[in-house]
Parts: sequence; structure tokens; C-alpha cells
Amino acid sequence: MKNLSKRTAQRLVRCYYLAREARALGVEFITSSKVALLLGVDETQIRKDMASVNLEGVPRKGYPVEEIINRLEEVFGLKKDRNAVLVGAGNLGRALLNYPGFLRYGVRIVGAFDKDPQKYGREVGGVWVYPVEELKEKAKTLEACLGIIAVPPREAQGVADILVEAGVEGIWNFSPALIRVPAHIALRNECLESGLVMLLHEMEVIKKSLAGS
Amino acid sequence: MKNLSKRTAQRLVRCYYLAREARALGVEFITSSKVALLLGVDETQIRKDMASVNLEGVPRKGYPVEEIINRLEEVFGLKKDRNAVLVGAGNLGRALLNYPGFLRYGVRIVGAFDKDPQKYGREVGGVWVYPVEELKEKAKTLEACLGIIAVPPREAQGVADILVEAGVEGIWNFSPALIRVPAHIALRNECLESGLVMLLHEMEVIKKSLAGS
DNA sequence: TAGATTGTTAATCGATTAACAATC
DNA sequence: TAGATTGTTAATCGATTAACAATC
Repeated sequence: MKNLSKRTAQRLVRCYYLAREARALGVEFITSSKVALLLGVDETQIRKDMASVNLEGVPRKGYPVEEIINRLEEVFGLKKDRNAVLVGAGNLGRALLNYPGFLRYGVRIVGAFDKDPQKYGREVGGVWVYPVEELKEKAKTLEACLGIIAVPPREAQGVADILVEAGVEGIWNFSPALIRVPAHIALRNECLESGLVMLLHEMEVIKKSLAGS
Repeated sequence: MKNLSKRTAQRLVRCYYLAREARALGVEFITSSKVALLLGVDETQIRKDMASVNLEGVPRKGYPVEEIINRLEEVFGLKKDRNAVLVGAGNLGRALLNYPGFLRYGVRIVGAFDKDPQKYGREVGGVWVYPVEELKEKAKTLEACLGIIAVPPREAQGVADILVEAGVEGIWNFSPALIRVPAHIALRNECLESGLVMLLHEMEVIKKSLAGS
């Protein structure tokens, strides 16, 4: 299997979601045209995406839901259990600690960290909050392979550096800071602010096009 | 100005962030090569992006930070004040209500909604939580042009429909559900789960490439 | 002036879409 | 069999990169 492009991976993540929904409803096959409609893309695209992970469909029926789920769990590495640590127990950090949805993907937050004495030394969402000074050491002993950053932007790079030293394989960055990590570390920037700006921009574009027509 | 592609808009959002950082440090010009390095793209790309919003640089100096900020605030529509309503006062919803970062972009959450009597009828993060039955009416009287969805996936489409009826211009969907809206409504899916899956996938890819080499 | 950086045209690359044969 | 859907090759489209002239 060749490496998936980012766009293909993103569509397949959505296919995975749709397949799980279909399974919950007892549906056994799903057609590329239906998926394409829901994703707002061409149906040929979906067939190519399926082929790119060696998923085969059945003419006149579609793609088997159960196989989609299994194959994509394998491709995306969802069958493994992984430990994560979260740095920054502010509002966003606490929300993430209370969010049960990540367990479904095998990700368990096993420790949280904050520099504020008011925040560490207690439990949030069933997870103990440690002082941030202990991050490097604890991340190792907790066998964390994933680090979640929910600190203010100024502190994000420093936290990322420590996480890398502690040996995580991936970093999920919720701060707006553009952090840099070595090439062998997976990085995803989930900055909410930039999502908001993209949305506001689209609103402007639509407003202009409506005014123009 | 032609409409920006999604990719270009995304890079420009980051340019905006960098420009604000530069201004905070008292820096007056920023070069395309520096921006390109931080964003991990080719520097020609950045010059094209700048040109696409009519920003002009100065040879041997770079692009003027103040002008970048001003122009991009105009392009992205950040100079307007907008009201938003949030539906779903669970963990994620409450975190968003407590998040001060959106005000910087002129977005103020003026009301929240939940179907759970335990959650409505009180204030969270300075915002009153109403019963969800009042969503359509209240969204109108509060003059909300933006709706934020933080409800479980099954309820997301219904909430989106009500928001559209109430006249919002944009929807920011934090549920994993793939919702559908009319073409004149801006929609952004900020699904955290799919972000996590993309990251796990990248971790798998890197692990394989390291094992292979 | 020399040199660094912008700005733009042309070339390349990759992703999407169109067309149509293969299959159940 | 007829018809719906998959699967794949070729064509198109758009985004990225290379090359180099223009500018301060």
C-alpha cells in the first residue's frame, strides 16, 4: 500500500465514520455514490480512495461496511492501545480530559500536567494532574506515545521539546503557536482560532457572492 | 481580488498569526523565506499568497507586518463584531464558553442552549444557558450570525437545521456528524475525533518508514 | 554598485474528474 | 439478460515549484 495523501486520509476518516454509522443501523453495503454525496465529492474519488487501501466493492451492491471498518482501523492504527499525556489543565485541557470520545480510538489520557499549583495535585476527569516540572520523567514512566498540548502559545514550543525528549511519537497541538518538531515526530495543529478565522472568511466570501449575483 | 483557495486561506491565517507575533516583538518587516520556513512550504508560495490579497513587499526588506495584519483582518472579516450562539453545554461546550480567544476575532458567544434541565437555567463562562426549545427564537432576538454545535452526533443535523432557520450565516460543527446545510451557509467541521485519527495515521506512517529504512 | 529579496512567467507535479469497460 | 455499480485509464484542472527578471 502506497502512503495515503492527506486529502485521501481525511476522506477515509469520514468513510470510517459513515461505515460505523451504517453498521449501527444494520446496513451491510454502502455505495460510492452515497458516500460521495455525503462528503461532497465526486464518486470516482471515493472508489479511488477505497482502492488505495485495497478495499474492494461488489458491483450492484457497493462496499462491505464491516470490511471498511476493519481495514481502516488497521490502516489508521486504531487497533492499538496508546497512552497520552496532556499538558495544560486550563479550560480546554479540562474539556479534553473529560472527553470520553478518544477511548474509542484506543487513546487513553494517563496523566495531565500544569505549572499552576492551584491546578496540579488533584484529579480531573479521572486523571491525575502533576506539576509540569515532572513532565519529562512522568511521560516516560507512564509510557506515553502521544502528547497533547493545551497551554498558552508562548509555552507551546518548550512543552513540545520536552515531550520529544520524553520520547512521544506524536504531538497534538491545540495552541495557535506554530511549533517545530523533528521529522520523525507526527504533529497535528488543531488550533481552534484558525478554524474560526477560516469559517469567518467563508462567511465573507458567501456574503459577497450573494451580493454580487 | 479573486476568491482564495482553501489552502491559500489556511496559509494566510498562519501568516496573520506570525505577523501579530512579529508586531508584538516590534518587528516591522518579515520575509517570505522566514514565513515559508515556519510554515514548511516553498517561499515562492508565500509571495504568491501575499500577492493574492494585494500585499506588496519591499525588495531586501520583506513584507510590512502592520500592513499584513490590516489587510488580512479586512480579507477575513475580522473587523466586524459578530454574535454567536452555542448549542450543547457539555464538556466541550463549556470549554468553548470559557475560552476567551474568540473575542479577539470579534466573535462573542451571547447565548448557550442545552436540552438537559440540569444544564440550562444558569450561567457558564458569563453566558446564560437556555433550554434548547428556545433556540430558534432566541438566536433571532440575540442576532446571532454564527452557530456553534457541540452536541452528540445524533442531534447535530437537527440543531443545524434550526440554526439555519434562525438565519445564521455560518455553522461551526464540533460533532463528528457529517451535517448538510444549504449552499449559502458557511460550514466548518472541527471534529476532534477525526483530527486524532489523522494524527494516529501519521504516527503509523512514520513508524513504518523508520522501520523500513 | 552589489546583493538580497520581491514578483511573475513557465514548467512540473499531483489531485480530481470524465469516459467507459468489467462485473455481478 | 439488463442494469447498476465497481474499477481503471486517460484527460483535465489546479496547486506547487523552478527559473529568472525587476527592484530597492
